Amino acid sequence: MEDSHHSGATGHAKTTARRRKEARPGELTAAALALFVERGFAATRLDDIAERAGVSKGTLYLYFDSKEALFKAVIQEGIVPAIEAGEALLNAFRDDPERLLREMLFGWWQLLSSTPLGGIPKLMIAEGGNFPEVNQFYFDEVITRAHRLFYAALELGVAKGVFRPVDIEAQIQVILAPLLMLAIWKHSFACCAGGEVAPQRYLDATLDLILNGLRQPGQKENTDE
Amino acid sequence: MEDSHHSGATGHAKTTARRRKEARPGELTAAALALFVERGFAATRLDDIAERAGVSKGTLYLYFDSKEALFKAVIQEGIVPAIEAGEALLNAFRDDPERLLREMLFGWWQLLSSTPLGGIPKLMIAEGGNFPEVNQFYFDEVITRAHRLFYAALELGVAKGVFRPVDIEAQIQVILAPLLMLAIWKHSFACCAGGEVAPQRYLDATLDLILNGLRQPGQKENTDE
Amino acid sequence: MEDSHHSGATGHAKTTARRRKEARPGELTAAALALFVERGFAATRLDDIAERAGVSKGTLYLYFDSKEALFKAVIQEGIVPAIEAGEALLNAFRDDPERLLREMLFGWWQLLSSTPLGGIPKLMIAEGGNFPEVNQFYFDEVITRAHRLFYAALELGVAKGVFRPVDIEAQIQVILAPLLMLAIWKHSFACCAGGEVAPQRYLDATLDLILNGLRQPGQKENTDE
Amino acid sequence: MEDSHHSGATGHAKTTARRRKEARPGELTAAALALFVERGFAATRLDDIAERAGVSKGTLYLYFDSKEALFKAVIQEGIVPAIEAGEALLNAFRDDPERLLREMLFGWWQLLSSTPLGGIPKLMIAEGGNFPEVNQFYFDEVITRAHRLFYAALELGVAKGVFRPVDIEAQIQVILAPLLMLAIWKHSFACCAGGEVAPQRYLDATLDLILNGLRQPGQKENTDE
DNA sequence: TATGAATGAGCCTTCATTCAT
DNA sequence: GATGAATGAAGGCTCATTCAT
Repeated sequence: MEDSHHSGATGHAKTTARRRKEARPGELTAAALALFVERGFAATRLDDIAERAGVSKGTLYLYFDSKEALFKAVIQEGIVPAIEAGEALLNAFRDDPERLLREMLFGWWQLLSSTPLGGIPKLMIAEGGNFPEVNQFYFDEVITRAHRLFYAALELGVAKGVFRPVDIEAQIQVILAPLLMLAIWKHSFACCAGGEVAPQRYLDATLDLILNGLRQPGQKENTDE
Repeated sequence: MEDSHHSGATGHAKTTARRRKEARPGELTAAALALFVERGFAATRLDDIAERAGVSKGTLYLYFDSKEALFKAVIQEGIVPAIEAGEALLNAFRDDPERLLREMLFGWWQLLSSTPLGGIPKLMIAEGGNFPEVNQFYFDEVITRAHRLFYAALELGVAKGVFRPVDIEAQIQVILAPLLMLAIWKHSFACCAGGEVAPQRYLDATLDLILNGLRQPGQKENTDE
Repeated sequence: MEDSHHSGATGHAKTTARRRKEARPGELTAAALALFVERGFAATRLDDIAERAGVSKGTLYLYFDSKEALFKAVIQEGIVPAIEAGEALLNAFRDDPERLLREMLFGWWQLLSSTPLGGIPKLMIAEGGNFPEVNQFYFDEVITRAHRLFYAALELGVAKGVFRPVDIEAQIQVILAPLLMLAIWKHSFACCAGGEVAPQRYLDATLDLILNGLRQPGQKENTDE
Repeated sequence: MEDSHHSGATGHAKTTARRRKEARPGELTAAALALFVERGFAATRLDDIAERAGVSKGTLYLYFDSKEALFKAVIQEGIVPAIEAGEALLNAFRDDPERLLREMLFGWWQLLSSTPLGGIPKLMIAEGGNFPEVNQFYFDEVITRAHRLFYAALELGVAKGVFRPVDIEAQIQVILAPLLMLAIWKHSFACCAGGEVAPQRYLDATLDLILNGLRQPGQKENTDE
């Protein structure tokens, strides 16, 4: 871009090279994420990551200091944007708590179901213990922030009388569990499962249980979907 | 040293030795379970397992053919008895489905919370992918059987009109997720957590949500606990 | 030894095994010394050391934590005994300083010429800079102690009027240089040399120069050798 | 950037560029010499040499075929001029052998003490064994020629009756040793030394010992310095 | 000419596994 | 049965070398 007025070929080549170099770290963490999720940190060889990313083993060390640094980058670069995107949802449905909760769960379900980021919960559960620093980071920057998000949604619903007066703090974890398990399941037992429940049906069941479980007895079911 | 006396205690010593010998495999799998759960399969060294069990590394090979065989034994010997015990509960509360469900969840919660077996879900999630054979075994002998158990309970409740007519197959997984997550949490992020929800309170919230979520609108809350 | 009264075969076997195990570190450092001297630290592969010692590469790690630890052991275990032996010479010839100096130089020459320890000066010169800790140790425990030894000898000679009143501190280093160079030469250019001066002849020349260079002009040459 | 102006300074820039280009190999070998001496050949990375020389790593390969070729150049380009300069001294003091020897030792001492070339002896000692070709070159072109030089000086002194009739061939090495050791010391243990003897004092002691050691008993001390 | 991203062979180190005692 | 010394294959990491720009 910057030297595009100078010489067509050179400019393009430089741009291509630069684009490639700038994209490299992302390609490497993507390959690493997939393999870490599939096999675990220790059982994944750097050769495999390199091969999947289409580079040589040495190239990994041009971008990351060590295998552990690569692990950290996989987590940090992968998950924070997702959380930030999630936080943007809160203000859109302030006046309809049930709709808000439904949207949050649905949006999160999409993220976990259809992007590679869905593997991160499994990865953190499996390997976090060996990386206390990353574990703490994940707890502070992902788990805690996600909890705050849902806390606001539930609190709003209870304040408006849409939800029963429940133990919000505890219910958050209960509510999140089914979707977390779905993401985990997808990367662990999904391969074994024969006639498994389809994700969409599982999501419906989850929303059904949660919304019925929270709803104030007198309230009518919200069927605007 | 202990049987260096040429007489007298020999009988007792033999008994002790035999008892010890027979208990060995269990001591070894117990040590292995703890370390596999804490660090993962690949990151756990046989030296560490041996040290924790109070034997030498070579001794492990007297009882298990390989590290992988030890892993299989850890899973198989640990979990099947638990499932079998669980299956015994079903007949005790046939006439009170809500009570039955509550007892099943509570019994399971006790198992996961207070025994080392609580680490097995995390372990299978983390490492199962690398051991297809064990994974299949776990799926067939633990997950499927557990699902059947809860299927019967929910079906009973729906048939009796105590529970709403829900998608039973899907609801089973939804219902089990919170307790599974509790067990997983205990072995992953528990160390990071500051003011976390106490397990008992978490269990209450889980039962609250599930039973309210399933209950037939007209039914009164069952408070016989 | 300790159980030799118990059973001949077992006792012998155990003794053999133990002797081997106890001798191992020495065998390993000997092999390492030879190769470090010949090729330098960095250019010596652990495989080569292991092969020369007749063990596998992994065995090295049963006795030394790292390649660097092996280097330290090579220096420390090899040189200190030699220094201590040297210090024993001082008292034997207190009354004849010229003889004392001659014996010290001769004894040292023998050590450097006919044992593998002769390679240590070259090794320290070549690699010490990369191991400050070892370098300091060598300086304190070898160089400084050796200097003290020769200082005493020269001081004695000057006090008795056998030697000229020279700058003792400086002369020590000058006097030691020829023998050090001999040891170094043997492990560096000796291979290239065609008609080189024989070590014995080189020693004679050294003693000739040093003793004539130090002798009080009036003194007669000491020819009691 | 520096020649971005389309006119005027082009001539000067070219000259600068050319001068720089011609000086490049020398800058590179200078950087390499310093690092090889400090860390050894194997432990010195080409990145470090390039950085010290202010060029990129790839540039090294524009001037030298390999790391080993760079090593050869370091030795060959560095030392031969020094020897040639030394050979010029011989004819200046033919009539005063003691003065000649003193001047040769002093000139050499200056070379070793105050220029980077002083590191070459250490470097050859440490690494020569791994480069037989360079070793042979150094032996033939440096050591042998230096010996011839000193041989002539001693022979002259003995012939004139200024020096005792010593074993000239052997004495050469003895005489050179102290100065060689000084150069070596400077690049190995100098960092550890606390109250070390100053180089000048060391040189004085060396000349003192050597000249007194060689002098014909009847001759008076030459004090014209 | 100069750069620096990319490569891949090689080495240190670990650890599951074996076996003599 | 139990031990622990020994093994050697495998993986993380380095760095000399190449080459497209």
